[in-house]
Amino acid sequence: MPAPQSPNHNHLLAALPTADFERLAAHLEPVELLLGDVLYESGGLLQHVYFPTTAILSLHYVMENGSSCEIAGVGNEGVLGISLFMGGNTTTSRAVVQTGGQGYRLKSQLMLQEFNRAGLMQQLMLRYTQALITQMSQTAACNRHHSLVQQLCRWLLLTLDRMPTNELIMTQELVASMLGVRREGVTEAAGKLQQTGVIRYRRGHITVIERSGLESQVCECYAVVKNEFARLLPDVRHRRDNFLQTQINAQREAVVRTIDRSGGRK
Amino acid sequence: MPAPQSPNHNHLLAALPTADFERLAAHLEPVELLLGDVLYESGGLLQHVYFPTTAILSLHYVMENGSSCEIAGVGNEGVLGISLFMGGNTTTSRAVVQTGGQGYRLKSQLMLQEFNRAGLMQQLMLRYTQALITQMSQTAACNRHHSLVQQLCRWLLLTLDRMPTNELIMTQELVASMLGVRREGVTEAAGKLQQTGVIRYRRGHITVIERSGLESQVCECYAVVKNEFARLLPDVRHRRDNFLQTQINAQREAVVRTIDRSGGRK
DNA sequence: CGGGTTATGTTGGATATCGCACATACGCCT
DNA sequence: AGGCGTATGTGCGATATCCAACATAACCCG
Repeated sequence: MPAPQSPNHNHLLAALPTADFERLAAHLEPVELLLGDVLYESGGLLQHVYFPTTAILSLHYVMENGSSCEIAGVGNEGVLGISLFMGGNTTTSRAVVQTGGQGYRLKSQLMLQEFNRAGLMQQLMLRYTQALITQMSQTAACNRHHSLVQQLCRWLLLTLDRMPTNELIMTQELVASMLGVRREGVTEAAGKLQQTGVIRYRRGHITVIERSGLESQVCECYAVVKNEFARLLPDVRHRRDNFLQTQINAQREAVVRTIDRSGGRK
Repeated sequence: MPAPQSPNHNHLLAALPTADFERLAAHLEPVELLLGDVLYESGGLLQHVYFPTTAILSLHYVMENGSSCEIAGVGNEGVLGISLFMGGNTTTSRAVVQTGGQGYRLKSQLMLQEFNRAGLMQQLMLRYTQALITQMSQTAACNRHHSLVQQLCRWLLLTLDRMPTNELIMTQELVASMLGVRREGVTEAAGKLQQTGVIRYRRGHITVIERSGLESQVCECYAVVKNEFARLLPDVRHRRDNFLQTQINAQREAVVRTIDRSGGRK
């Protein structure tokens, strides 16, 4: 098992003020999330919330007849388990690991406590929820009006943005269940993308070769979602860097203080 | 213009504790909402939040190519404008009046203040948001997997539940834009329902004759949404009645007190 | 009561996806 | 290296929805 990533690799955790973060840090439990793991079952109680770092999670809705589709994805830009603090403590959807990797989890009760402090954590969670709502409604509209190829492009781009590499470990069968279409449909759509050199794939692997090729075919839905995330959580990535810098500075400062306590203003 | 309904006709307002409600009451502005009115434009700032009493509102997403579909509906069980306190102060969707009627609105700033008191209002709003999320994700899944007739049944039932009568003022063209399908498709689906005696319609009017006929054809999505609302906001309607009762009792009490101040414990 | 606007009905052909059945071949595993 | 499980490729017909164009008729309004 690879060494766990820093919690700061999750944008929301990274965006917390140092004080808030440190209160939680001891309770953040690193977890290895394996492809296919089911984190929440529809209707079940939420024991933890999950902050992915390298893993990607997927909210699924499974219908009575067995067919399913993805409602939204969650990567290191977000958190799984918002319904905890929204009120119900259960979801009507299933959460599965779409791309294996790592993350941190936090016991529900602690998360609730933190949320109820009404500090930046609450604000972040609400903003993130708003962004998630955008993603869901865009998915609803996209399901209605756009072609399979367009939707595949959208899904690939959204997933790619959450990945460090350009290679997805993913069968076409799985992609089909995400998009809520037949496997053969994905085969056909992926075939088109491969023929034009945009992607390349082999059993269980999809590699994006030419990102611009996806961008030129994708429907507006991708950009809408991206923009809304950028608008609502604009400086999150930025803050993370600041936070890391703050840690480093704190260490430096500790040193500096012992040497130079005359407050030369930086 | 008919006399405005009591604010208590909106379930969320009715569910507020008396103290909270009275703080807001003076600022609740009754509004007449006409079919087709656009309350929010995509990307615009939210000046007010709306609490429908008899009106029904609809969140629409309009795509670049002009086609559109409904993301969620809002009747007297809910409120329009959650993105105000979720963080962005704008939405990516358009809000239109789907059924003319009345409601109350509240200036954004006041709503924010109330929300930030972190009292029951906040809890109610978050729970309602969670229910709305369920509605949206269910719509996404339904768009993917269910037939037009099923979707029409779902939409009719959800709308009917928000209406005092069983007659919708609604052209098929409008229904089509809600469901995000062609008008001809609605004509065909509505024709089937009419042939089996479930509904009857004439220019711009749809009357539901046999509700059970809709329920027998509708997909699971309707029940899921209804159940989730019932689970998350179970006693809202109840509380409203309690609240009304409280008002009445308060008046009685005021009288009683002057007569009988010896506390005969009822 | 008549004219014009607009909602609804109907048709025919194009297209996309579905559902099923089966062929192929990749790659993991022993 | 060989074999098997399984991911992928392909070919049908069936179905649902789409698209465009037009016919009909209900209702509103003067």
